[in-house]
Amino acid sequence: MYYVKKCTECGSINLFVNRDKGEIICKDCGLVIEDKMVESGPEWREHEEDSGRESLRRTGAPMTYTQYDQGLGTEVGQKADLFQLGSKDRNKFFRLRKWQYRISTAIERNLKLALAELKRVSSFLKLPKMVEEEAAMIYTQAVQKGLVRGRSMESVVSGALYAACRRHEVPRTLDELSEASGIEKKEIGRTYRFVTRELGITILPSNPADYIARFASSLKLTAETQSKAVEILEEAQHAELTSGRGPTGIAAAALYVAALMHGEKRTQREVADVAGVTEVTIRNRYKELLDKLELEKELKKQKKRKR
DNA sequence: AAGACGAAAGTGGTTGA
DNA sequence: TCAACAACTTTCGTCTT
Repeated sequence: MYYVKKCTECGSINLFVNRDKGEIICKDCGLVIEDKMVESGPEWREHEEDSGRESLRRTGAPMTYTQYDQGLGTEVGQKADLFQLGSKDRNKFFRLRKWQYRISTAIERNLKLALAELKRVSSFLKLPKMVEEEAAMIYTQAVQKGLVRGRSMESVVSGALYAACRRHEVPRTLDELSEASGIEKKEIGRTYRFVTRELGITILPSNPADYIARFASSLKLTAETQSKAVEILEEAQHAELTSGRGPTGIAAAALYVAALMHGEKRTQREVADVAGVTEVTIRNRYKELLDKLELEKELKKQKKRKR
């Protein structure tokens, strides 16, 4: 029970176990196989108060909570410095320290709130701990740089999460983030771009293949179809059909074709819905795929098989 | 009747003068 | 800063299964 020996995604045995965060991650495909190890202790017992074992109740924050005061420990001066200051300077010193104190408590309060929101959204989207941690880091930096000013806390949280997802190659769409956080899509996109630019975070353009697994499972497609879709995706990339296009649209089209070829037909509407694009986009990508890649033969084979 | 297809007009973001 | 532009969406009519 304790160890997963193979990656359920790619079969690799090259796994990375992080006990602190309770995660097992496949180094080859990046899949988070298990991120619930922390939960193995006693469970919540809210409704068993007469059991007499209340002392064992697990309440409050989980064991690994995302830190909110990282790097904020800076104090203005040391006590020893006081003796070397004149009286004017001493006043200045206290003023500065008071000011510094106000700032840092304000930041702390903001962070506490923001990280609570971050956790909420993150658990709603079932994001791995690592991503959550990364998002928390990004948010903390953003606050320290004063980037939240003029923006709502929630939108910056969403932006940080979005960025963290992309960096860990487990992208969620802006729509999903939007649904989870209640922030408008464009707002998230805006703050995301702003924050990553200001913090100098580089983000690789997201790979359509990263979406396949999630889309396929919500469409209840088989593993074969899924790997076929990835195959198609690779060919498409080779044929330069992918650059400049929205990755979700391409992923959706590849899945659609793959499903057709394996006789697991889904309507364009169904695929479009889970991918968060329209049927039209799928049609356009789908047409391009048929044109440039020679998939027509395979499709015809499938049709014959039906008869 | 539902799904697939395609044309046309509209939207929001990027780019380059 | 503004206009041109590409990708994507919305809407709607027509064809196919």
